[in-house]
Amino acid sequence: MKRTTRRSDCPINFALQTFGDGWSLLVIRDLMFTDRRTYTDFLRADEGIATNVLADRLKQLRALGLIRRRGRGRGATYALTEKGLDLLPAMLELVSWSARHDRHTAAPPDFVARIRRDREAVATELRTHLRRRHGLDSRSSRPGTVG
Amino acid sequence: MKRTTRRSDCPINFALQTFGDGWSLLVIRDLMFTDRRTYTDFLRADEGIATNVLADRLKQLRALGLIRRRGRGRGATYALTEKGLDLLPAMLELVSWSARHDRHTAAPPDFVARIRRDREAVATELRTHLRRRHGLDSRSSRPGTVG
DNA sequence: CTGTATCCTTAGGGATACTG
DNA sequence: CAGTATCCCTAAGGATACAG
Repeated sequence: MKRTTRRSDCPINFALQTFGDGWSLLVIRDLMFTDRRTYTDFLRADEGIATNVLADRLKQLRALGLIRRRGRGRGATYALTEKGLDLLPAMLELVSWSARHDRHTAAPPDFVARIRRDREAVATELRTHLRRRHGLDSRSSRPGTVG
Repeated sequence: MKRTTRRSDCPINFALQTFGDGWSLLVIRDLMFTDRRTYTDFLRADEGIATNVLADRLKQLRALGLIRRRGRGRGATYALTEKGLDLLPAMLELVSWSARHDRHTAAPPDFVARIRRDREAVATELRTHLRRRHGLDSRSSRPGTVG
């Protein structure tokens, strides 16, 4: 896929050109559904992303405004921006779809069931939670400990 | 991305390995939101997919059970399967996200507004409509005319 | 019109060594 | 630990000609 030139103004195409590769959404996933926040955290994920690829995606996603970095060098952490967090509903739908169509999926059945039963509530609740954890909430004075 | 070997059992990863390339979702989009149903229809889409790539994706998507083909050779048409149609909620969320974050988006503002305001109803309504159009509804005896 | 086939170029990305 | 840099190779995919 050519990522340099915009292929069309279709919203689906925009999404694809923004994160339509094999790796970007995995970083988003890590930030959204796990406690992984650092470079090596991401490297440790099951899919086994290569160091150069990870560095490249982190750079891209930052440039696109989906994530942001706190600090530099040792101890640097990544967090979702509002724009990145806005992908939550889409991510939940993807999880739901995969859980339905992949019999080997590792998605927690009760979580999937909740998404299906009470999608709106789950999204709202998770969103609030993530806003706090990623320092997007005015009420949280500091990024806080990851627990 | 290595599409041959499964990288992990994560549902997001499953989605990526199923249609996480730059072109597959555009075919799904065409079937879902436009009247494009034939090989040349897809070729005419704005993004300008190459013939070999299109043929490859059609093959893949059929093998994965997301779409199916009616007829052969001249006049062959493609349609969504249940599995493909199940992507509708995710697609709507992607449209919504892109419309919010891409100022050049071609998504109809009133459509986007409706998705945001009444997501559930839009999905249900569109789903019913698409089931008929793609011959997935028992009530429709024949695929029917497109128009 | 619906594809295949071929050619050829480039981007993606694995492995690994290296730097601040 | 958080990246860069390099090497090298393969797969993705444009262009185009061809086939059923």
